[in-house]
Formats: sequence, structure tokens, C-alpha cells
Amino acid sequence: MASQDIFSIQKNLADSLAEAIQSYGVSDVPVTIERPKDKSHGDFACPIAMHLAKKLKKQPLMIAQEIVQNLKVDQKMVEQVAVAPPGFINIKLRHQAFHQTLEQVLKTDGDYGKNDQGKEIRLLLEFVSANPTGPLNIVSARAAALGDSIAKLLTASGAQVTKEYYVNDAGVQARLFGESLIAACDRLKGGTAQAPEGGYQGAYMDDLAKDFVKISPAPDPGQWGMDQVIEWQKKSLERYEVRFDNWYSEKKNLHDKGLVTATVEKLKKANLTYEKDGAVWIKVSEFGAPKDEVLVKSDGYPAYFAADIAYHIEKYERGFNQIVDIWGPDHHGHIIRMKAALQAAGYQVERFSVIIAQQVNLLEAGEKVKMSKREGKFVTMDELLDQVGKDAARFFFVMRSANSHLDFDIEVAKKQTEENPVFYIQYAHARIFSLLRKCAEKELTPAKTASDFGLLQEPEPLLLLKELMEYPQWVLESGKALEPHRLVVYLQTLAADFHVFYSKHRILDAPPDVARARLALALGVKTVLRNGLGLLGVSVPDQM
RNA sequence: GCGCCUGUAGCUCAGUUGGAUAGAGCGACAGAUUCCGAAUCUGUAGGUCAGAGGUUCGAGCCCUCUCAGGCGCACCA
Repeated sequence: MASQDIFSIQKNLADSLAEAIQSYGVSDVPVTIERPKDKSHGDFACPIAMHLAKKLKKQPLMIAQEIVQNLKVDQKMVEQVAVAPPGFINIKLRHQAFHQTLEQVLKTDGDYGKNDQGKEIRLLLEFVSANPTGPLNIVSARAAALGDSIAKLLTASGAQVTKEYYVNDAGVQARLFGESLIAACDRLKGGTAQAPEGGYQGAYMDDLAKDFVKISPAPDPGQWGMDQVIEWQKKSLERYEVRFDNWYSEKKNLHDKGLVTATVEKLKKANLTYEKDGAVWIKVSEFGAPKDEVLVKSDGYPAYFAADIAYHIEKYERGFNQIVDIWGPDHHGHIIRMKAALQAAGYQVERFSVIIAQQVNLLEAGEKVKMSKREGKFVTMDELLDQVGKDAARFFFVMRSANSHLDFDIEVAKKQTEENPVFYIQYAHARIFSLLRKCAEKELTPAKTASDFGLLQEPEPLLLLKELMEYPQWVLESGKALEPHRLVVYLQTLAADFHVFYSKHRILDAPPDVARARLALALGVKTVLRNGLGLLGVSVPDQM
């Protein structure tokens, strides 16, 4: 019998159920397969009878019984189909199905979990996109961890994902940055020049100035400074193991190509704009925004919003069918404007979504660390990495949902103890590695085929097998939902259930056949822990 | 004033998009090691899911209102 993954098992069940309810002649009720929370209810559950009850004006329990009578399922995979009040259809798989899963895990190894369920997705994921005017801070660190994990998850499900960093290197920004740099140079020579209003201050500007004065002839300060800062940012991200496919320059890709003015003209022609007080406004309020916005300022220069609209239209024009941005909490008010503008311009807004990576409160010894951008006093991503390391940082940032206001406790992240959730999972992996080494010394090798796994019959190993089976689905679902924290929850559960298994069942001194089967299970868990943490950008040490 | 996010155990948070008896970690308390890693495991205590209505077979999840905290609401980017 060909081995089946969780997707095909569920699809077969759904198809069978759909066939069984065909005689009712109800077509608009989708068949859903759920995983019941309570294990005693079986491996899958279907609430279809409850949904049908109202339409058919019959008791859900009776409908469920009728469905089960008409249901034809694969007897080799399914052990039992039962009806439970108020009308659930519960399905229990044969142990054999799980034993096949383990064979699959061991065979595919590093590829286990990869699937093609998301192959129709062509996603442009824009994140971090911090202004090239200073080092990356911890909000950027959160966005970077989140975005990179989402990209990895969806890629594992067969999607094409492009990771993009939008560089705001045009206009006012560049000018202010250049003037700030000149001021810093003056201070370096003993002068008293201050950064202009809205400019940039802080120790890093002085560092830049020191390098800038050495260059002769002097380049354009704004452009040179921003290039330097971008290099810093790339270096920080490299430490973090986050790499972008595109660094999309606002200046080069939009302004220099005339796309911003072209977009404005296009919107004008579509009668979506009007003039007031010498400025050009876009009528986004007609498309759901609270008020209209300025596209071209009265000084003739396009507003930031105009460039942003041009940029997002470009995302559509490049052929992506899903467009996702990760923004900071201070930009949430921008979402509705952007959506309104895109809708006005005739693009499918449903394909565009924004994740708000909420603020991060850094805690040190239980106290909030105060940060002020104006005074150049904020915790940088590099400082965070120096303190807690890449693994803990990335894990902490993806372990909670993006829209929770995150408390990041540096003390806990630094601790190499049970208080730190990163180590719990890593420890399970290291434990298994150590076990495998011990077994190798005894020339005990893991079993390889499903028929050898028949000895895994106790509740603990069966639970682990089931979780291994579900892994690809967690990969898919947390990717599609753009919520890596779901996978974290899964991995914590898997690690916990392994520890339970490990403390209950001996491996080395079990009879050889049993030992080899249990060893194979441990190896399977290790594989999934490694693959799963890998999708979060967290490494798995063999020893700790 | 308007809008967005948040409110679940002492603390930090999950809750599989509306399913069955609301979960985990930390902290507290009580236990487990002549034995594969105790960075582990077992058990106990801890809840009016902010509050009030509503929708339906069924609500922590959806709708309305109220309260509390955070953040936005520029011809800034």
C-alpha cells in the first residue's frame, strides 16, 4: 500500500463524506475535517451533520448515523467511524497509518514537512524596510524574525516567496540625512553645528562623520551616508541570518524611472484626484479611508504616499498574487489609506494584507528599558544579538503572535535554564542526539520500515507518531495564516511529549526489536524538531 | 472626538478561523535519579475568558454597547 501523507488522508476522508451526503442534495455545505482537541474522540472529526440539521430539519445525531451508514472509507487506513453527540462523526485511524508516517519521516529526513499545498502562491513579502538613517532597532528585529520565518514556512509548502526590503532613500529623507552628516562633521572639527529639524543625532552619526571626512573628493553626503547605513543593516541582518532577495530602492526604482509622477498622472486621468489649496489630493475617502490624502504637495513635490502607492502598484504589476507587508505599530493607520488607494486604482485589495508587528517592551530585571529615538537612545538589533544571541532572539520574536504587544525579558532570554523556552526544545534534540550516539556504540541501529514499527503500540509513542504525521499540516497552516507562532506551539508540544515518552519508556535496555523501533521514533522526533526549528531560523545543537 | 491593536490562571501567553469538559510555560507547593542527559518527569493549587446584551444546535472566537491599557489621526516619511 502506498504511504499517504496527512493531506491525502484528509482529502480522501472529505471526498468520502461528500459522497455520502450527496443524496441529501445539499451542495452549499462544505465538508470540513477537524482535529479534535480531546484524543478520545479519535484522530479526525467532522461536524457536517450539525450543519445539515437545520436545512434538513432533522436531528443531527440521526443524520450523522445515516451518513456513517453510507460512508465508504479506506479500510486499510481507518479503524473506526463513530457517531458522538450532538452529531459529530469521529474517525480513528489504524496504527498502521502512523507507522507508515514514521517510515516517511526517516526516508525524507530534512525534506519531511515540505509539501506542495501552497504551490499556487506567488508572494511578495516586504518587511523591515527601516529608513536607511540609522542602525536597526528591536522592532525591526521582530519584523525580521517574523518575515523570514513566514517566508521559510510558505516556501516549504511550495510557494514562491520574494523577500523585499524597501529602501526609503529619496527626497527629504536623503537631504536631512546629508545635512545631519555635515553637521556631525562640523562637530568633529570642534564646531557647534546641530542636526537640522527632523534630522539625525546620536553616536552613530559621529562614527559616520569620522569616516566621511577621510574621503576625498567628498561624495554626496546623503547618498554616501545612506549607503553606509544600509551596509550596517545588511551586516546586522546577516548575523541574524535573514537575507533579502531584493533591496528595492525608492529612488532608483520609482523616482528615477518616473513611476511616481506617472502614477499621479494615471490617478488624475481616472478622475480620482482634485486640487485644493495648491495641492493635489486623492479621493481615498470614497473608498473607505477616513479622509482624503495629499498626493502632490503645494511645493510641487510628490508626498510620501504617492511613492508608496506607486510602489504597491508595482508589486501587482510584477505578477505577484499575494502581497504582504509587515509594518510597525506606528503605521497601522496607514493600512486603510493604502487599501483604499489600491482599490481606487482598480487593483484587487483582497490580495494585499498588512501584518502589524506590535511594539516590543524590553525588560531588564523586570523593568522596562526606556528608549528614545530622538536622543539616539534605543536598543539596537546588534546590542540585542550581543546580549542574547541569534537563536534566543529569533525564537522569542516568533513565539508570540505578531499583534501581541510583546514583553521581551532579556534576563530570561539570556538564562540557560528551564525558564527559557528555547532550551526546552533544543534540549530534547540534544537528548536524542546523545541517545543515538550511545546506541551506535552498542551497534544498535534504528529500525527503518513500517512493519518494524508495529511494536510501537503504547499511548506515548502513538501520540508522538500522530504528531509527526500532523507536522506538514502545521507547516502549511502557520504559513498560510502568516503566523509562525503556531509552529512554535506545535514544537513545544512535540518536545514535551517526547520528554514524557522518554521518561516512561526505556530504549537501550529494551528487547532489541523494541529498542530499534523506539530509536527510530526518537530519530523521527529529532528530524521534525530540527526541520521545524529550521523554519524559524533557530539552530539545533547536538550538545548543550 | 475618530480609528487600529490588546484585555484568558499570580506573571508571560496559546486556544487549530464557530465545535465536544478553556490549555501551556514560568512562579508557588509536594514528589521522582544505584538506570539511555534532572536543562527532565509526576502531582496539587490557581478561571465570572474585562463587563453587559445579542446572533444559534453550539461563542474565549461573530455583532452592538461600556470600561481599561497601548498606538495612530501632518501639504512628515
